[in-house]
Amino acid sequence: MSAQAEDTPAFRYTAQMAQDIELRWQEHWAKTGTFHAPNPAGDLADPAHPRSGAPKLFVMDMFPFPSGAGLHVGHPLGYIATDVYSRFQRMAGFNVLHPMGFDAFGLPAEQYAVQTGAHPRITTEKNIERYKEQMRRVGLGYDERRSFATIDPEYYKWTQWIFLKIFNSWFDPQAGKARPIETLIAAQEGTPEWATKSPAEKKAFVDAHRLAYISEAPVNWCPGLGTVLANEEVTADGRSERGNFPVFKRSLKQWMMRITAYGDRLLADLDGLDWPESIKTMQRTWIGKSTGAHIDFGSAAGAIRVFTTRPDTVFGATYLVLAPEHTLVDALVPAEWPEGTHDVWTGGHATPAEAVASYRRFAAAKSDVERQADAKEKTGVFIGAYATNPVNGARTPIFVADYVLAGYGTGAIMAVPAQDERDYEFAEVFELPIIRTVQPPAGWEGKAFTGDGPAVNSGMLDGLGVTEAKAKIIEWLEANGHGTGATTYRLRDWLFSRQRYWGEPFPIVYDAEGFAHAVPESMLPVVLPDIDDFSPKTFEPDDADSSPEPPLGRATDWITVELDLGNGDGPQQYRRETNTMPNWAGSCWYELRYLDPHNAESFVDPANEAYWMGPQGPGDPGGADLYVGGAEHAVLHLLYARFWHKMLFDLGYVSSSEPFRKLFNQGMIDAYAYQDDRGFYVDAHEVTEQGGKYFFEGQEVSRRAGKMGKSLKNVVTPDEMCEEYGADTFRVYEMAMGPLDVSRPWETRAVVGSQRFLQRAWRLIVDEETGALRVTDTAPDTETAKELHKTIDGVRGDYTNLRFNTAIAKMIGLTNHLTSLPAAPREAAEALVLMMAPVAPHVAEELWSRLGHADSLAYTDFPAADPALLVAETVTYPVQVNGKVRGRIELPAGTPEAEIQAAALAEVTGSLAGKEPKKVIVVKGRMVSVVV
RNA sequence: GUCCGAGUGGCGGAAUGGCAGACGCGCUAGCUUGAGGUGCUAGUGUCCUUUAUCGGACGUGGGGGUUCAAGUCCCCCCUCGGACACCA
Repeated sequence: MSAQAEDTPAFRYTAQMAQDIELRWQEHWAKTGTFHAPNPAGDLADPAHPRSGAPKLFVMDMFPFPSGAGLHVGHPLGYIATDVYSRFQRMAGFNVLHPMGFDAFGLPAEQYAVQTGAHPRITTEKNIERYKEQMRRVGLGYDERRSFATIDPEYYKWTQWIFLKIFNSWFDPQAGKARPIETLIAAQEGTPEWATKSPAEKKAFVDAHRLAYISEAPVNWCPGLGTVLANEEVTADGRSERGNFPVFKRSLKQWMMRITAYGDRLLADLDGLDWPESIKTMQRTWIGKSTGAHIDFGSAAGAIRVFTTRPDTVFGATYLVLAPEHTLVDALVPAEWPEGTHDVWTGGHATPAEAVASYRRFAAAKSDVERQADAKEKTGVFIGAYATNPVNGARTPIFVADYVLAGYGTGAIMAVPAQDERDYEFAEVFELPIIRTVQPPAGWEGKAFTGDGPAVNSGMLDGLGVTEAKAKIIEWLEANGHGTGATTYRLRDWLFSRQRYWGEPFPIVYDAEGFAHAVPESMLPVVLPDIDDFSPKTFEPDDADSSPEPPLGRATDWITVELDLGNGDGPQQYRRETNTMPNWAGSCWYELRYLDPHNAESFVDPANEAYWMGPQGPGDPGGADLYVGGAEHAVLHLLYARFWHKMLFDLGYVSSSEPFRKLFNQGMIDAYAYQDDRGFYVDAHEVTEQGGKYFFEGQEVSRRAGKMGKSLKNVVTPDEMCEEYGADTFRVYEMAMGPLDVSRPWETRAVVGSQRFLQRAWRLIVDEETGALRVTDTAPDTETAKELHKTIDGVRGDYTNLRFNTAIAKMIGLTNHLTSLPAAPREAAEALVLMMAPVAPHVAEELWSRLGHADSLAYTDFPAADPALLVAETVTYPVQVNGKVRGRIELPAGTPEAEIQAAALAEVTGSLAGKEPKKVIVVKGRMVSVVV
């Protein structure tokens, strides 16, 4: 374990040597600001910079939440990839912006603070420092001037500023975009209705149209934690992810964001993005656009409006289903069962009211999990009332059933069992009629038929295909006042407030009447007050009737303020909003702040935004050129950030209509974990392998793959890797493991392969014994030159397309070739060093300087392949007979096809065994195939 | 259940429809060392044949198909991973 053995050559590239080189170059990069990227405007403009005015490239990672445990080797995979890409593109001539920041508000920091009693800012800032050290040690070349954390008041000042812009805007359905709220007021003034409204009514009207608005909404209330939770913080069985406490649906007054107004654009604009198809699909599903119609069925309690995507099947609607919570149910329920009510419809209850009450209790008692598990068995009950089908006057029984959800569409459906599987199942249970309105193909033996076909039993629609029938019936419904074409979304407005301490305060105050007012921009930021007790008030975990009390509610000095809002009211007493923003808020716009991080006048200078993120041509939405991160943010963060960006775009603050032009999901690094025969995890570092079995302290243990983490005792840190192998080896290993988008297991013992590669490359250039240069100044021989240029060509392409694993394989191939020579030609060695620089920047810089170059290679041109050396002089043609290779011929590159064919046939005469070739296929430059 | 994605040596993984297994780990043998867990060289898909060469057959989850030619394209099935979960 001690230092190197005495016989290790003094100038071998060992871990110690790597350490020395790496720390030295990290210092150099930091001192000279190597990775500073010049802006077109503002304090970061630098016309003297070598890339000033060059084509730009904005490369970013999903910024981390800095946890107390620090980074393990799985975290930096994406960071290394963007760093390699950035370094490559910088050498290829681009002005590359590669920044890193920290997402630092949020529940984990608050929870940790609650446990330890330390202020979350203290622990969070300490964690950020630790992350920064680790990142620097791995050699990640960020423009450190542009780093920030979402908890910095200078940052969240602008988060609050953007919130105010959203608050002070409405969505103009005519224009299809957000506009300042004044335009709404201006449009209303002069209308007769407006004149009759009181000031309070006017205010309420305006407030109801804002893009950020307050409404009463059902939320996940967790008494055990004392806070509401986001959907993603609640497990499938309705408990909190942290602490495993029960979570209840509670209706509470909350801030909402009108993301539904953007549903259409968020959906349509996905087409223009260079994103993984799987992520686009997930967003499309989440938005869940359905087009169809609203149809009104007449009833004793007025029209029952249903939503359907199949208005063409309305003649086959044999019953209606309302969600148990539907507001019309109580008004519809009669005192007695109607004459002749089918027994299976009543659930055995004496009156409809009893049946409905009983069914509601049954449905409410079901957990989400049970509800899902029971999805196959349809339940429900007849409510004793009938509705009238508007197209044929048919008397249609009304049911309540939990397979219809209150929150989607109108909470009511027309059931068409012949064309809908769920309705069919329900109809079977309740013995309801099934009327085909689409003719299934001949021989159809299934139940519900959901495909296309001619309409039948449908009066005016008979004979039409589904699409035409839909159009015709919608026209009819609209003409006769029985319904309209309609589009619905699964997407809900975004619940935007949390009862937490550790988040951005809202820049909102309330007046004595309870109206919300924006805090003037000049008073931003509204700083989060330092309080002693920042823990939320918690309750008995199952106390569903308790109510959340935001921690800021206890900051009594802070809550009550006297302000002059500048609205003509003069100084008044106000009450501050005590909820805070969700932890997604800070990440909704951070990409923009990187562009102009110190700007005190604006969240980003339009000139800087246009340069780094503006559209690059017609049809281009603009945005960051590469955004790398995990797929777990597929919907939430990426949808929220797109939403905010579009609002900023509508209001004219940014020129790009999308925040991230290209998205790439990196895979995860799993790690093996080992369990003893009691099932306890043992320290993976201490496990040894023998003959395919694994042992810990002499006992056999079992191996399984899992996430890297404390509980599995299998954490490997970049710090360990840097110490044992060096940062360059670590980087090369992570990039060589496999394609970036694939998950793979970490294997420390395989890291040595990457170290050997760097050692061999080093040895090509530096004499291990003396430290002298070993390269020769003679020109490379033809074979070496060809090998070199083939490698350059391949490596360039691989780097450009994020195929780092194959780029490294090609460089190893070249290194191995050069190793076989008595001495490496300088020309080849220098090109190799430059090609290695993106993945192994420290050792490359060191070798570059030993090769006699005074400056960092960060801005040196990446080698370019000579096309003349890429073409082969001779081609080896494999000759196949009936698909099997039977011989090879070597021919000059330009040989005409006829000659190739002749040579090939001569080569395989033996295999032909005298048979006459039926067909000979010559693929020029590739192969010859003979068929007999 | 539905929708995506993926199945290639002992392992991670390479292969514009054109010589499957690049590169790396591991393993084997040798060199180096007083010794050795980070050095070097060579070999390494399986099976058959051969003193050795040479050679042959088989081989990309399974089964069909298209093609002169399939890991790659098409159809069916199996397994694993992910997402969604009665969305009318």
